[in-house]
Amino acid sequence: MLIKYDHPTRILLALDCIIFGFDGEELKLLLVKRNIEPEIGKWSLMGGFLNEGEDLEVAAERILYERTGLKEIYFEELQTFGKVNRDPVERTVSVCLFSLINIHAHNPDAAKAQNAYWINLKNRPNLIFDHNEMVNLAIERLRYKAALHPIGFELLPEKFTIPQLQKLYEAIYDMPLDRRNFSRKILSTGLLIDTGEKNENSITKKAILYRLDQEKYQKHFNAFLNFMPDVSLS
Amino acid sequence: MLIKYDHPTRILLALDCIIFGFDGEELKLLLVKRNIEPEIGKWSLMGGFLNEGEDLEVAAERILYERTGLKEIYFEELQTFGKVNRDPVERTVSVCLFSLINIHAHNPDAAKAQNAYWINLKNRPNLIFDHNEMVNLAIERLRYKAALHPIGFELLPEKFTIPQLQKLYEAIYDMPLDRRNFSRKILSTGLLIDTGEKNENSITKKAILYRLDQEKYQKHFNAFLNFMPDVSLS
DNA sequence: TCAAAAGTGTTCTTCCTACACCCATGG
DNA sequence: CCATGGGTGTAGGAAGAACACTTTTGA
Repeated sequence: MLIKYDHPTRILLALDCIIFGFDGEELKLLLVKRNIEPEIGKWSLMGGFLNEGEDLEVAAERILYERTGLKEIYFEELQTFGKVNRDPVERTVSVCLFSLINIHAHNPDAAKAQNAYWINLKNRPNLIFDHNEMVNLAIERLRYKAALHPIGFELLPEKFTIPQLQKLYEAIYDMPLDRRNFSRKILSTGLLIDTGEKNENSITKKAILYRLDQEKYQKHFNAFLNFMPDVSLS
Repeated sequence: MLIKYDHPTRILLALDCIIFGFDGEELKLLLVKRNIEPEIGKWSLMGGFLNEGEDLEVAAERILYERTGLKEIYFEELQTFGKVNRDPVERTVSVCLFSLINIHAHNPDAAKAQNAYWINLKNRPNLIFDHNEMVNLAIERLRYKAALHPIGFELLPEKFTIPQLQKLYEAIYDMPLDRRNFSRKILSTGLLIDTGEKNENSITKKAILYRLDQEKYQKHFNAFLNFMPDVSLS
């Protein structure tokens, strides 16, 4: 590459990750209490910079791996944020990632080493830069996608019960759902396989543990499944 | 800004625009036959670079305006493309825009001055770099969004008939639709206002000209309206 | 045996789909 | 008066919403 484009602006490119988890009761975000400048001591999303000679998508996978210790997790691009002064240190354009992980597969020691914590979505602290805006957009996206696509499973352990799944949806939309209709709707997708096991943790009646039919999941991912009744999204 | 981030990589940031139009029969793309290097003589999307001191969104609006002569047109971010060698001249990350315009509001002289042409989507030429990939993704997005949101109107003139709208949807999904059901579905949204006028161009019975209820359009934009029967997207 | 959670069935209503007839226009 | 395209109505079926009872379990 000898000749370059005759344009003066070259910019630092960051990737910021919105990482959702679900503990069985509440939606959570993996946030970091910064021990580096700028904004030391404040809360922010986890992120990193795009490297020389690194594909953007590879960088996304690398950073998510560095931050969670997990590979092959669900993520998609949320949006690219590029306000001039969004980062006071220098101009930085941030490709923002939207990611869902099984909170129990995540190593809590690795998180501590990075000063990262799972924070309840509902009482999250104020974040630096434009990270609040990113999180708000991510919540919107989560609500949007989960209503139409079987995306919620990404937040659950491999084996899960229908009541767990329902609690997840109730947390996402912050509304109660009818057990009977929810159960029927989910089962009618044919995406769940009865493992034959029961949830031994339960105090009362043990619920059936299901796992996802991976093949059908891939195939039907883009079908509109209408998981939610009457969702009209802000 | 005295101290910068201790990271070596600063990158050129491009914006590439996928601009859809509809001539009443076919979906079209605004493409440019390049008269500059690299890849002179080949077809590409229209684009530009992000400037120093310019917000990303402002750059998007600027470039769309430079390329179409139109302001306040519908656009959204499609995706950011960042493969290392996607541009042979130098590493360039491209924020790809997805835009819908009223083809008749577009100035054909301005287009010619830029060597730009409206090309039928179905027999579009091969494009440079990763632009084919961008277009394919944009078609997918168009089909996705138009099935759920009242986005199609952006491609039509201010006043339009229901048969025109139906032809648009048939072009987007490349499938015939039932006139009666389509009409009922569209009218039931309450988004159309009867202008009292009729389409004088028609040879036979003159169709009613409608216009969009802008207020309802804004308010209901994010409601899922289920415009399409049985759409399961790729 | 009781409380708490899980599983399942039915009815009503709504919405979607398939389909046919009539009207307006210009040649 | 006829061919072409536009407007509208209806009956049947599928899916969603509202709702209640039974089962399992451990205390």
